[in-house]
Amino acid sequence: MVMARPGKISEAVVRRLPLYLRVLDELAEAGQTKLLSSQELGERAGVTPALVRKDLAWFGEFGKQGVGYDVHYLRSELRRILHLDKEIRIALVGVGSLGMALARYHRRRYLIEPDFNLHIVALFDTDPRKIGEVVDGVPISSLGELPVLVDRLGIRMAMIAVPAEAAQGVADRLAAAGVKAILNFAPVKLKVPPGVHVATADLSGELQCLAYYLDR
Amino acid sequence: MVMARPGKISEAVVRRLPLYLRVLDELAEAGQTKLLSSQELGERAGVTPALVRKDLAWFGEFGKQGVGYDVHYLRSELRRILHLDKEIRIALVGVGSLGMALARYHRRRYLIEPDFNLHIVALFDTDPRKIGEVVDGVPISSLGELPVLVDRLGIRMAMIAVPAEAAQGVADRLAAAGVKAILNFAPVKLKVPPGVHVATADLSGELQCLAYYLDR
DNA sequence: TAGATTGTTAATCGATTAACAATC
DNA sequence: TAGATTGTTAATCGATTAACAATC
Repeated sequence: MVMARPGKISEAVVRRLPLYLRVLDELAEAGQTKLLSSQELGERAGVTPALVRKDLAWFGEFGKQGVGYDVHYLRSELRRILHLDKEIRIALVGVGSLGMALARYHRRRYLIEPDFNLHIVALFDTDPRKIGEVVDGVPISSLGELPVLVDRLGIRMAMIAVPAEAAQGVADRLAAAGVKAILNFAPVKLKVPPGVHVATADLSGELQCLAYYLDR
Repeated sequence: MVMARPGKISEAVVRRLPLYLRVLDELAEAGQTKLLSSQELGERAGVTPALVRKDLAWFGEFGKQGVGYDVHYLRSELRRILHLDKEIRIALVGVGSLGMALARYHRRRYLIEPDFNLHIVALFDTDPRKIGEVVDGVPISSLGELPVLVDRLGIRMAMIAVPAEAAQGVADRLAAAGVKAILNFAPVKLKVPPGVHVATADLSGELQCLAYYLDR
């Protein structure tokens, strides 16, 4: 087995791995298919077969020539590569209607799907009326408790679902508390220290892009 | 003024336009800045100045050499290019907790911001208990009413916030009803007829990408 | 073995950056 | 005019595709 050379892998490649993983999840669930060619995987993921092979080759050799990829083996390797083979504990900051929806959705998946390892273990808000309230078994804490809870619960990832004005402040506190990856739903470009990764899910921005394609 | 040559413009370019627009919105709101260089716009949007100029040049000449871009003029031109200068009526299908959050968020922005032209005018769900319920002034309708309401209300865009299994069916019905742009929150790759644009907001996929960057 | 499909290298394509002439 | 900054062309960079030898 060829060793992976991480660090050099481009974001474009990483962004496709969850697509492949979803296809494998579905096939593993269905249980029919044992083997899968890059052709088939590509079709289902919406990617060319050559690109599938090239993407996977960055991380090792997972297929057999003339045969294809073993669904369960490739799935478990992708889960390992994405660090989804172990539980990842997540904090969610901002329990407004969006935050609440995100919390519920992910909590539910975590409880239902046996190996959905994204685990929201803490909720935070600044509204004193919300603090103490329990959502799907998780209490809402004040932001002051962030450092202690990140430490105690082993939180490594966070979602920010607060108003735009508050997002940078929250990001600062998350980074200070040691959170290494942030999914930001506020429409602002966050500045974070090196070593912290941010992805922005800019929902209104997506709508604005789509509007471009409307004629007139 | 040089005429735009639309159709050839890459998605990479279009995806940055909302970033520029947001910067211009903020500056216009603040009211301080009248003129802006590609340098400054780039910094605020997280893009190189050369790329800012190149992106804008696809659509025309909006700046003055030696001077820069007029904030209000460029803003209004970008709004026009993105078709955000006129109201865009949107249907939202699936009023679960995520759908509800999306509806509330966008309704509120539409009511508060004078020229936020993304207007959710109809909500749809299959749950008979929800049908008839009113969310922020918009009633929830049954999916059967989709064609009539799309037509009557002039709906051109839609958001899908239903469970993964139901998403393709909803997309088919939206396309059949004449909706031309779809923002899909379900973790599936939708197939749509030519002329219909789909963007996928795969929130769990984003988290999975982020997980890659966690060490160990 | 013959057929199939991988892993990988080389060719192509497209997007970003650098540079600069045009011009305000 | 001198200084600044655009719009645009050329150079670079990176990502995707095509092709094929390796091999199951």
